[in-house]
Amino acid sequence: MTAGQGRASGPRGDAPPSEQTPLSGPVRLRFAPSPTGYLHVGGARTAIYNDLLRQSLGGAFVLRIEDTDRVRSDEAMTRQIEEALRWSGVAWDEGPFLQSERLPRHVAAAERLLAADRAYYCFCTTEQLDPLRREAEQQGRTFRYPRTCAHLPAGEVARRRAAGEPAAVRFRMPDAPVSWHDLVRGEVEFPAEALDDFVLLRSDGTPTYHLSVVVDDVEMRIDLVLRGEDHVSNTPKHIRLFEALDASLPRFGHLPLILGPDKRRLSKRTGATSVEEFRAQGILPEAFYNFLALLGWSPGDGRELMSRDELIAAFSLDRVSNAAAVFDPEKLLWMNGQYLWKLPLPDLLARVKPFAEAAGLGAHVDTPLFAAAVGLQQLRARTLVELAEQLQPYFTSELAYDEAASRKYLGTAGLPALLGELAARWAALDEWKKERLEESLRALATERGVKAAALIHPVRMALSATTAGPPLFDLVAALGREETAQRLERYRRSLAALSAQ
RNA sequence: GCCCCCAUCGUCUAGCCCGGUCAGGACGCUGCCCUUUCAAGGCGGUAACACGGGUUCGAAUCCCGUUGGGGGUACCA
Repeated sequence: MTAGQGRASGPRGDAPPSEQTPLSGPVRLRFAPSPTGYLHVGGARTAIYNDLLRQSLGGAFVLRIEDTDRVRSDEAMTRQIEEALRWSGVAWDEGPFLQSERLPRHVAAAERLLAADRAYYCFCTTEQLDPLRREAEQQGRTFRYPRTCAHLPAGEVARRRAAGEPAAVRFRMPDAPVSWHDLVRGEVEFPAEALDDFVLLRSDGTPTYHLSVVVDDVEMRIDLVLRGEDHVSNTPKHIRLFEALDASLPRFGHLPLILGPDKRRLSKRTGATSVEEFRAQGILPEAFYNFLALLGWSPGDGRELMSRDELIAAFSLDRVSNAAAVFDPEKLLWMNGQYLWKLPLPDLLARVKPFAEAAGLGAHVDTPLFAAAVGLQQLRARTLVELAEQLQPYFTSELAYDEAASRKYLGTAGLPALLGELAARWAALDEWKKERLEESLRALATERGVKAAALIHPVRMALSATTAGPPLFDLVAALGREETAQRLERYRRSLAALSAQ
């Protein structure tokens, strides 16, 4: 390639010189997922970065569903995506627009290009092209469409079309390298040899992705395209199309991909990959947003726990990494815990509610015990699902005690009797308050010459069937007089039975 | 195969552009403290510049190569 970069035979001059100017607003940007099921974390992060930019620079965020070529554009899937975005905290200003509904405009654009001779009919079939492709590969060359139909006489084209011969429409790719200043990766250039006369309209008349995106971006006056790295190699095509359509070029930025723990492209095989799944796991949206914002970007000052507003204030594309990042679910869990622990109780109650209902605790959700239990377990759960699970013992008296632990407790002589005595004293308390409960238990321990802990642990087992949990007297206070008495009695019998064996 | 890109603790990363602090922070793992347990919290520890050549008084930082990884290579999006 000798042409030297820059200037070239591009019909309207070349891509603008690399603008080093920092991004300033307002911007019109878009997020354009294809409705292939659920919103992927990679897509979610792209949406979040667009959201961050839109919020910090002003302008508009356009949501467009790229549903061309979908067997049927499933409305449910579109709703799914909207819902996932809304949950994530991504705010869009316009849309969602369905690309499938804009097909006529795409076709019209192709016709304009045809009329301007920037595109041409191609009668070659896939069957004809495939062997050439393989041959090129074997010879170590990049395959390019040989332009068999690029210069057919107008008469022949008209005749063959009139005869009903199927024809695709191909873009006449200018024979020059394409370069642009990518907002995240800097100067990018593709040699002319790597560029092909790609298809605009399939032989069935439907537009391809490339045509649709560019036409839509033009008509929606998008001036900033921020998308995944998998689109880098499409960008030269798009740039040429913008030019051929006499449209001004948007700025482009390409985000590195998100990898799974196996360092390969994130897949369902290695864990959750969709926004839906994280939501169902009891991940908090603000933690999710925060975490994803930090996957491939950092403010540079060591901050990690950041609200959306803080992220908006600190975000800039030039600090986005250009290396792929591995998604670490462990760290997400940690971050989620950080958010969960700081939630005000009423807020947390509202959020666990659906999870508690799913866990079969629907009947208790509005009780004082429920609120108390959530408060006691808050610091002990990292997700809403964990929290809901931990609530279970508060509402079931049919606890399954840990036998090994129980045997250990029996090392304290006369433990069943001691528990009986404790139950009696507690039952006689005038005030069911943790301070009174604790005094009473400690007094009993002192009188009988045992350590308080020798009583505390069995009581915890009696009340919650677990060896771990919130401070005991908080637990007793929350459970209430009646429930505590019943559980102590039940455990006392169970212990007595165990020691009799 | 070919084109493009990437490379700092196991992971996310700061530092790189403008060569010169024990290569800093976070997750994880781990020790201690706190404590009736478990968490949370506090104080420590563990662990990285992929490799090889240059350039330089001096390289994680600049250049070349190798290796490894990723993306693309469609009448998919």
